[in-house]
Amino acid sequence: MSSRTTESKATLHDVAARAGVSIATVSRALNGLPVSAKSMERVQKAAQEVGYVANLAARALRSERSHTMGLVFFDLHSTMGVELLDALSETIEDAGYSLLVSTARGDTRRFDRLLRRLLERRVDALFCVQARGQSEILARYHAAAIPVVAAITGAGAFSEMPLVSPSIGEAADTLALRLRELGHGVVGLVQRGASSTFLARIGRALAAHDIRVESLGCEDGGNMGELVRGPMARPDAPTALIALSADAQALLAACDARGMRVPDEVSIVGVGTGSGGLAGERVLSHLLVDPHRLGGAVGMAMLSWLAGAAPAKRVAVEIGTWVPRATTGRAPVA
Amino acid sequence: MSSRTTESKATLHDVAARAGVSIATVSRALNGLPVSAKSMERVQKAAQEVGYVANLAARALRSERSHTMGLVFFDLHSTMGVELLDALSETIEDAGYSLLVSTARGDTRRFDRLLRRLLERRVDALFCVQARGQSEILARYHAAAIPVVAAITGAGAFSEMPLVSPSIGEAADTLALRLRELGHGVVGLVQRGASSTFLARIGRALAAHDIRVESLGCEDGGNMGELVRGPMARPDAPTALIALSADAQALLAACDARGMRVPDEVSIVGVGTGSGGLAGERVLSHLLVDPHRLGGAVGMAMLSWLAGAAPAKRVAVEIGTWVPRATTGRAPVA
DNA sequence: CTGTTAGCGCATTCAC
DNA sequence: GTGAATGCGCTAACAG
Repeated sequence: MSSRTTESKATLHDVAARAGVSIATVSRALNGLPVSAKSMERVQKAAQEVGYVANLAARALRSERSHTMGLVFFDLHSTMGVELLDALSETIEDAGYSLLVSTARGDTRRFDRLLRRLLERRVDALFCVQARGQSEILARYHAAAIPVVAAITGAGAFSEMPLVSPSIGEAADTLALRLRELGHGVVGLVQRGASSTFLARIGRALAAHDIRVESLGCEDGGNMGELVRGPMARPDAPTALIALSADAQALLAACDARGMRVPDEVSIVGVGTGSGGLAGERVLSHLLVDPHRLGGAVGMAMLSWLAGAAPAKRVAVEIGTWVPRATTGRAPVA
Repeated sequence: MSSRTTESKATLHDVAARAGVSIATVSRALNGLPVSAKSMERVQKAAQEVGYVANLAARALRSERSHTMGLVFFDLHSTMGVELLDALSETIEDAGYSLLVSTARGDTRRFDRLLRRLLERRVDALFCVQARGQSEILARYHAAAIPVVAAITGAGAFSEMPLVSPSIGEAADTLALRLRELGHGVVGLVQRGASSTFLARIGRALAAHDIRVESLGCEDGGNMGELVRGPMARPDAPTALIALSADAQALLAACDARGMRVPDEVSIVGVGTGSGGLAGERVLSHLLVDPHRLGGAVGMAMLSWLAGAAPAKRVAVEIGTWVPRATTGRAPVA
């Protein structure tokens, strides 16, 4: 049976028969290679009628290019994981690639297995997010001339790969500069539990601008109310506080409850993506982090690489933006 | 040239030559089909030496099974997106499948293009998260006998597909029961900005247990301090408050700052995944939501389907757990 | 148990 | 421009 009208799987052969041309002409027409206008038209019509759907597996086998890229997370739950995925997938899909995604869930052995799998799938390129471990499979990728780029972070063997990582350096500098201009000489960095890279970077920017940094680490379970009653009540207390969004939020609530006016008595700055669904972020001054940019940059880096342009060993992508709002103002005069 | 030692791409043929057996025997050995112990050993050794890496594109072409599944998000940023991805990928990878992931970013036309692409990739199965739209491509999947399941939500043409969705019904009932037992007759549901499905479900559970539900909707930017000073100061105020984690957190801070004792004067319950990095969650009573379970269930449903067991039209996966901690106690006597 | 053989669907070379 | 023919790497009959 060779003339099925809408059977599940039609091949180039079926389309060719229907269009009255050769299978080669169909292939050319469907791939944009030069064919006569007449052939083109008949092929497209036939393909439509027969319900032709290209078989990318066959195409990959023949052309030695899978038009597929692999994305492996050492741990999906890491910061910026989703955003990176979102932006990266958009970027490469628009270029005609599909993305095979997988997570090692923090397991090094699993990570290796995944890399192996992607090698079998003949991915055209590989992204590793926060990769670590001594993966000797990396050598296979090298041998097969499959480009590999590390994103966010790359340790062990992966530190040899081109790395595209996020940075909030510029925004942090801007923030420090503004706070300085507003007269803030002492700024508190409120940290809760695990320390944040972002806050650390901001701390350095502040110091570079001659602002004294006071680290206000809450104990686990400690709450913002204590902070406002304790350290902030001292005469030489910071005139501005910087904290991750959720904490800044709580801080604002605590100040409000204690009758401490913001920003008249103290300025508050949140740090984060602003996607937490916290309505208060519209009012909170923010160092806004947009991880989406990172994904785009990572994808672009790979596409240029495939186009022949070898990437830099280290690329920093600025993902921060300073967004002043109502919670920051001039420092109160002592 | 047929004897390359570690050249980038060795084929079954190379391994066969090296092992001194036929290509078919190599295929069998590598796929776990019955071969003599001696053959098995020689093949494995040869494969190792030659650096053989299976070509899944060829395998797929020949066997008509790609061992690949597609996962399409209507919008990746939706609730539980990552968790679902994480758990789903683990489940199906352990079964030997790889996952092609993509996002429509809320664009219906893009969504259709993605489905088309996955059809070309000959995925063995398809997952659609929060799919909507009239996608007539769905018919192609049906015609090709490719199983499709909707996750979380499915509208339009996708409402015809088997749906696996999350539920916190049992946990909500448990919560309501406990609050009742503790003597809470009036409970406040604190909602900020967009309304939460979870809170709505909890509200119904409370009502079903004869608890009066008071909806305390904060305006955008309104903060918890006002809530504590206002509605909560009334004589017939709720004796317990339920809010999404971040809000509950702020609520706790506000109460603390206003000298309102928890849980003596008011009980507080957070609702959420507990993955926000908010240290206070260790102390806050929670209706813990674990979207991870959803992904596992979705993957399992598909695997059983492929194994022959048609899935139910609608499957609800309980993802809630009641975790009592220090912020809930007996209702104060008036 | 093993080897031989025949395609899977497609891109591409080489004649015309 | 077009068609016939070749083979990408592999699995699945089919004989031995």
